[in-house]
Amino acid sequence: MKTDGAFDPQAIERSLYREWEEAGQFAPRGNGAPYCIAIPPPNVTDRLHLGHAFQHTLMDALIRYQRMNGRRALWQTGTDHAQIATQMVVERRLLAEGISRQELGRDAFVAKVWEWKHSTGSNISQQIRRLGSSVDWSRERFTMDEGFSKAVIEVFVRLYEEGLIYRGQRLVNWDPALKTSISDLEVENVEEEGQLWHIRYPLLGGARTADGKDHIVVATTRPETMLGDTAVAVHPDDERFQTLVGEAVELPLVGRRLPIIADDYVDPEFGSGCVKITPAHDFNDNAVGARHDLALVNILGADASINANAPPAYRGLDRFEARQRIAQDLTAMGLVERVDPHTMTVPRGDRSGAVVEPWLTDQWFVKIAPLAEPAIRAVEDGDVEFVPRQYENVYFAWIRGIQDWCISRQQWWGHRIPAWYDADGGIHVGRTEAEARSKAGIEADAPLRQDDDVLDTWFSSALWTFGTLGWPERTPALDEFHPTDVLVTGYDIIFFWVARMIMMTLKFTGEVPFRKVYIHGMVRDAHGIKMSKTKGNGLDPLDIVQGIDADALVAKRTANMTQPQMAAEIEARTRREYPDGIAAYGTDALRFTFCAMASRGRDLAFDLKRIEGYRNFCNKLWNATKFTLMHARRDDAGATEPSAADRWIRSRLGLLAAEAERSIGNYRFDLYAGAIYEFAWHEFCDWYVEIVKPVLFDETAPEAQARAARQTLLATLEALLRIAHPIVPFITETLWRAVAPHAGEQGGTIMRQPFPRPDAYPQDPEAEAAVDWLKGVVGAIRNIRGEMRLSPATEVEVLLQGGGDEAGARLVDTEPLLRRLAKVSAIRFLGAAEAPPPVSTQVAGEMKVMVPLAGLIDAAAERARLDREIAKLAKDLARVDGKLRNPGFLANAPAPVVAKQRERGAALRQQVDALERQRQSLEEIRG
RNA sequence: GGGUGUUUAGCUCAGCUGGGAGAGCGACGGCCUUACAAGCCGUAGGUCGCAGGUUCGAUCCCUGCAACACCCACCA
Repeated sequence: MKTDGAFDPQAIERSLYREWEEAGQFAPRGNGAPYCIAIPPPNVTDRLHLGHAFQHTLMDALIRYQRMNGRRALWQTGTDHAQIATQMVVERRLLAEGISRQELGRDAFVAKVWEWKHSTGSNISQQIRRLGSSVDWSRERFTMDEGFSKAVIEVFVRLYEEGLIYRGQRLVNWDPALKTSISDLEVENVEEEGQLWHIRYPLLGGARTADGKDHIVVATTRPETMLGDTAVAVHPDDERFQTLVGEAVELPLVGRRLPIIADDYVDPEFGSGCVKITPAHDFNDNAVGARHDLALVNILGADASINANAPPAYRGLDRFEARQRIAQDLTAMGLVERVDPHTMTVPRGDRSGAVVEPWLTDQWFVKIAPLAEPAIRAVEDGDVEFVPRQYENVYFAWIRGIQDWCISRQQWWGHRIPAWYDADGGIHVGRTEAEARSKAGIEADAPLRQDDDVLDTWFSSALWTFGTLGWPERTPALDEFHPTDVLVTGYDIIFFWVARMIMMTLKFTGEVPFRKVYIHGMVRDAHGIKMSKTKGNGLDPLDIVQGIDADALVAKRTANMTQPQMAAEIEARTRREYPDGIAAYGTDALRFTFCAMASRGRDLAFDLKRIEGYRNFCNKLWNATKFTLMHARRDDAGATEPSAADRWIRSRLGLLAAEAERSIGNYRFDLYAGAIYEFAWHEFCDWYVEIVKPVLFDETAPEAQARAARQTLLATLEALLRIAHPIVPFITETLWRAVAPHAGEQGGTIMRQPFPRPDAYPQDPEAEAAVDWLKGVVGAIRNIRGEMRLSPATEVEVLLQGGGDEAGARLVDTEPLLRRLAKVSAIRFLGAAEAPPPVSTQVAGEMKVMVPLAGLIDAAAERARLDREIAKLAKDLARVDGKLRNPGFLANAPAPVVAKQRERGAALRQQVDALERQRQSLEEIRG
């Protein structure tokens, strides 16, 4: 390490990572107990965002901690083929070159995707490296690599053989933009303003409504679907329509005869109380249709245009165009009673944004209830635990009402469904076409056609924990590392991924995929707003690590915009918020920030002010190390005479180690980071280093004392670096290599050093009391100085009074320290009865700390200061006294609590008395 | 419609089994004190969302309400 200048992350991070990776430091080693985390595989299309950086920081901290504890730690890494997302990206790129997927053809298109994957797929891996993530690259997997695909096919075939996968014609969510089915989870329900049309359907056969009308009125938000109506429904108990049940209406525009049926599904309070039933285009209507044996009339094509089952006038029209046309035609015919504005939830595809249609198609489904049941039990029984706990309720609520899962997608990129059709439409499922043939006894020359569809990407991700470890082979890695220890992921994919992993893994391995699920929040911008391209408030983690100037940042945020009109506003805001761009804070500072902000699964507002503070913290570590090394000596053997401060900092180090261990165990990364920050800055640097300076700089100090200080400095820093390493790996490695040889540690890497154990640093109450006393006195003097605006250059004289028996001895021990820490020229005790000269007073514990005023300050200011101080203390005292006068408190509160209040009351009273006497004497003097 | 979470200093958030309201950043005042101005010393600032209740005692437990956020759901 270079010992001049400030901490410069750029100078250390890249080369260290390369060195670790080349030395194979990330692979599991030794013979400790295994520990495993499976990475949530990023999509190959992804660029690293702050969410990844956050998640990886937490996982890396866990892995590094366990590795230091001697566990055989494996962080299994890899990427996901991200079926739809990837296909869309590549399609869009090809379209930009004027090539459509259709003209390319399936095989050529898939080849293009692979090509693209190979050329850019490692971007994300490089970015992960930049974060310091200690994943085992030698085991990197891809969900479409050969071995993993084998697992996918195996699972499909076995589920099919068990009857848990079936093919069926059902209403599914159809994305007309992508022309594929999608699962329930991939549909986002968005609230939008629409209209509710009240349409008259003429009654047939001379029937009349109760109030004599010759038509009934149905209410709908989607008039175009009337072309597929096959009934009209009312509630069975609705008296208005009792006589009409069993009668019929004529469907306007189409002329079809629709029966009027009675069904509980209808809400008599809503709309007109009459519902048109369209079994082919609405999930509810479909259920009603099934109950009443209604025909299904499908009026939409794959692109959601009106098809040939509709009257010629509307064929070929887009559904929204058809809606307008039909509304016009009905109005012209006098069949529209009225149109109301109406707020409704519109289903949209999460990838395309298109309005999704319930559409009747042949699809593959997983019969999920039998898989869900053990997955529910696993969480109920605590075999899988969610952290924080409340996410278990989210999980239960979803999985207990789970519906069959549509797993087929009408797309090209992905795992192709291992099913083949013979000339008669018979279905044959097998691991290979040959297996499918041989199982069914089909001749080699008989034509078989493989199903065109691919699997939902989450079908394969569900197998991630065991598929990456070699399943269906029974590999040593699978034996050793499965189940994994913890899954670290966001709440947004509990259903998509976490639940499905639990189901599939239990089914195929008989084990849970992980014992714990740590759910973290989402990273938002400094104001708590979700980051998005369109808002232009996104931050790239690499820009924070490496820095970026304002122009480049603006360019980045305004490039390839879907709403170019926003560009000017985004530019203005960006330049206002980042007039100088973003400084290169380095990976360690970013990681420390994430840990410090990771509390209890809450979303976090990412503010660069925070990272600046933690970059400064890294610099503090850097400088503390510089200081420590300045004083380090080779072969510093010999007698030592540790001071109270030496013993104190060791005692505090023990508390830090205990706090670190407890916090990591509870996944409280914020408390862990906070404890390190507090110890390193406010105990080690602010106090210990300052206390130790006199003995280190004093040539005449006893060698045994100086040596004790030098060694404690080194040993404490060395242990601190180990405790901090899981969060800030680069700087700690760099500093540790410089420090360790002096602390008797030889060579190697901090990655493989043991994490400090609390019991190696026992508590030392006596040393703690001594240093507390010192801190109290120094604090009192500094306070007087600050309040009285004394220049730090002027030395002051200090008088002490009271404070009990040990005070005298403590003064003897610490006088040189006091002189230095508080710039004191002389310090002495006053007898109990001795009246002080005019002074400024503070109370430290039971002792008065006084600085004579003469010529330094004015008495009026001191009186004002004392009044404030007295008021503050008196307020506390009044509250304590109130408690102590309360018989209920004395009778009911536990004895230790009462004793504590008494003690506190006495101390406060003493302090108030002392200050009041002081106030009085100042009054007499009059300044 | 159901559910969950949040509401604490100007901002972002801690506050673990009820018993003296904290941190970081920001603000204000003073300092280039030989590890560090990315620093040091000090100060100010809070009816702990509102209203009840339980308790000797409530930021913490219970009930209700409000605001915000998110999740789920088939009201055409």
